Amino acid sequence: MGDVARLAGVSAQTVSRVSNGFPGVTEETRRQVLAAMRELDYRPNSAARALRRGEFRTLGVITFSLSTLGNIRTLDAIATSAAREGYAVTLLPVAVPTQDEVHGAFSRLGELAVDGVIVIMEVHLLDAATVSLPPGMQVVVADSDAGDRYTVVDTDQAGGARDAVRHLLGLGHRTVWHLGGPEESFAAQRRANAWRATLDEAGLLAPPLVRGDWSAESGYRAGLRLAEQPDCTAVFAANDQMALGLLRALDERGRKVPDDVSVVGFDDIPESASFLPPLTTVHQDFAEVGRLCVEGVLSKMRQDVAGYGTTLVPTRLVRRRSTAPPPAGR
Amino acid sequence: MGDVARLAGVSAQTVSRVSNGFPGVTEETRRQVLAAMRELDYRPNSAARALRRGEFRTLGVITFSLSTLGNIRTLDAIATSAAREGYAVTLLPVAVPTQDEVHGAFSRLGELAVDGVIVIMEVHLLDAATVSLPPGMQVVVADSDAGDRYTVVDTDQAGGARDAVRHLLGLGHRTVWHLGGPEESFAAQRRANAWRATLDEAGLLAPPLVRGDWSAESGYRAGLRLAEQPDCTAVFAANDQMALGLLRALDERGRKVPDDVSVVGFDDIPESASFLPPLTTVHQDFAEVGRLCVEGVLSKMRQDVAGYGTTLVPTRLVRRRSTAPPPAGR
DNA sequence: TCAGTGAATGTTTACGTAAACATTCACTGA
DNA sequence: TCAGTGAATGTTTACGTAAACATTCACTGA
Repeated sequence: MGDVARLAGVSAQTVSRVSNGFPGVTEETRRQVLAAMRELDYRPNSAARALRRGEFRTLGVITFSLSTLGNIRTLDAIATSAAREGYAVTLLPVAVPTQDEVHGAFSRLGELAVDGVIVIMEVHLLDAATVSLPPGMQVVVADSDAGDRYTVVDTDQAGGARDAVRHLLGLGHRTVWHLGGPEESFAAQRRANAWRATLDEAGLLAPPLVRGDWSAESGYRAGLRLAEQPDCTAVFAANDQMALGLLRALDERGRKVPDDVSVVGFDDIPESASFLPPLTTVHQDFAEVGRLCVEGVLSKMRQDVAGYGTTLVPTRLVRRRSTAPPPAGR
Repeated sequence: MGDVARLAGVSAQTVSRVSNGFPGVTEETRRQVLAAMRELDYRPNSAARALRRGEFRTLGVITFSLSTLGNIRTLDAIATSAAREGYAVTLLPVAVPTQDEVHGAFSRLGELAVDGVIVIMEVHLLDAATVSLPPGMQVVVADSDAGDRYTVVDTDQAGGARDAVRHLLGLGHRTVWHLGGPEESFAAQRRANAWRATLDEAGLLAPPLVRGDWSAESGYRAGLRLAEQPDCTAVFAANDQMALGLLRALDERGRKVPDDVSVVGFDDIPESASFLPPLTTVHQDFAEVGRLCVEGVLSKMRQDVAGYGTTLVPTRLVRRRSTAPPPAGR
C-alpha cells in the first residue's frame, strides 16, 4: 500500500480510501491511485483488513459431508448468495455425524476466520450438544425443526405434502397411500404427519404407512407390496427416488400409471421429468432456502439479534403425467 | 493473548508458544497457560495469525456451480483432506461458465484469504483466459486435460473405458457398441477414444457411435435405437444415468439384459447397484482425486514448484449382473 | 480584507500475533 | 569456585490496514 501511495504521490490513507470506495477523493487523485494499483499489481491484504476491521467477510457452512442432493443445492445457493453480498464461504465438513464431531466443528469455529455460521444438517445432533459459540457468532440452521432454539430456514414440508395429497383427492381418489422416508428423518416425519392430517381433515382414514429409506431400491421393494393392494389407486411418495422405484414395481406388476395408480413424488429432481411416465411431484426451492439462510445470518450479524424462529419456503406442485382420476368404478 | 499471559503469570510470547505447540515450555507453565486460556475462553485471532505468518491455511476451490455428482464428491473429499492437513476450504462459485466469470474468479483470488487454488471444472474455459495469478499462488486442476499448462489430477478415463470394453470382449462379444456423452465433454471424449482404440487393438471395427447428453432420458432415446440393431449384444455407456435409460429401453423392446444384451456403465453411482439388473460399471475414486488435489497444491506451495503434469487415479471395474456372454450362436 | 467553513488529503496509531533477539538462571566441569 | 552452557522465558518489533484525528487550502461572505 505504501508503494502504491508513493507511486501515486499520495498518502497511504488515500490509497485505502480509494481501495474501499470511500467518498471525499478527487476524481483525478482516484484515477492516479487506480493507475498506480494496476501498475504495481496491488491487491489488498485480506488478513490485515480482517484484523483492522474485526470481521472476515466470510460465512462458515457446517455440513455432514455433502450427502443429499438437497444439501448440495442449498450449499450452492448459499455460496452464490454470499458472493453477491461480498462474503466468502468456508466449508466445515463433519465427517461422522456424531455429537462429538458436531461439537468439535462448533468449537473450531472460534479460531476460524468466520463471522457467521449456517448449519445444513438434520438437527438431532444439535440437541444435546453443549455448544459454546464464540461471542457474537450468529447461527442459522437449514432444514430442521429446531425453531425453538435456533433461527431455522426450511422448506414447507407440511404444505408440500398437503398439496400432494389434496391434488390426488381432488382427482377423485378415495384415499391416498404414503410411501414414507426413514423414521429418523425430520423431513420424512413432517411429510408423513401432513399426509395423515390432510386425510383426517377430509374425513378419510389413512391406509397403513409404508416406509422406505429414500433410495430407489427401497421404493421398488415397497412398491411390490403396494401393487398387491387392489384398492390402492393413489400413492404419495416422500421423495422422487422412491417414486422411481415404485413406478418400476408397478410396471412390473402390470399396474398402469396413471390409469390404474396415480403417483406423486417430492423434490422435483431433474430426472423426474424423464421418468416413465413423467412424475407429478412437489418442487422444493433449494435456491431460496440457501438465499434466506444467508440473508438470515447477515441480518442477525448486523443487528446482533439473538432470536430464533422458523422461516418456511413454499413448495410448488408440478403436475406431470403420473397422476389422473382413479379407474372408473372405484 | 495479553490477558491470558497476565492470568497465567507469563509473557505473551509464552502463550503464543503454547498456543502453537512449540517446544521449550515447561510442563507446568504449559498447564497454567492452558488453564488460563480455558478460563478466559481464549481463541487465537486467525486474522492476526495470517497477517503475521503470511499465510491463511486456507485453500480456494473454484467450481462451476456444484453441478455434477463427481464434482460434488471431489469437493467433499477436498474439504475432508484439507481439514486433515489443517487447512480450511473456501468456495469460489462461478455462476455462469464464461471466460469472463472464470477470469473474474481468478482475479478476485488475490484479495481472498487463500494460499492455493483447486479448480474443479471442464477446462475449456481456462484455455484462452489470460489469468493473472497473484505471485506464489499455486493451482491444481481436477478432471481436465490441461496437463501441459497446469498440474492436473484426473480419473484414468481411458483406462476405465478400456477395462469396460475388454471385459465385454473377454465374455465373447464380437464387438462393443458405445453410448457416448456429449461432444463438448473432455471426459466423454476420452472415454470414446479409448473405446475405439481398444477395439482397434483387438482388430475389431467400431460400430457407429451413439451419443447422449449424460441424462437418463437421452440414454433411453439412444437405447430405443440400439434395440433395433439385431447384432448389438454389448453396450458400453459413458455414464450410469444413460445406462439406466438404456436398460429401460431394452426392457421395453423385449431385449433381456444380460441374456440378449450386456451393458456396462461408468461412475458407479450408488443407485447403480439397485438397477434392474444391477449394473456392471467402472468405479471412479472421487475421494482419491480430491485427496490428490489437496496433496498436490500443498506440496507445490511448500516447494514453490511451478511445474505441471497429470496424475491419473485408477478406476476399478465393478462386475454385477448386467453383463454375460453373448447369446449362443452369436 | 480576512475570519470562517468545509472538502481534500495527511499523520498517528492500534488491531493480535509470532519472529528475532535478549535475558535469566540452574547446572556442569575444570 | 566460577566461567561456560543451554533450556526456559521475556522484550521488542513488524506484518498491512483503516479509524481517529490533524492539517492544508480554496472559497465564501460580511
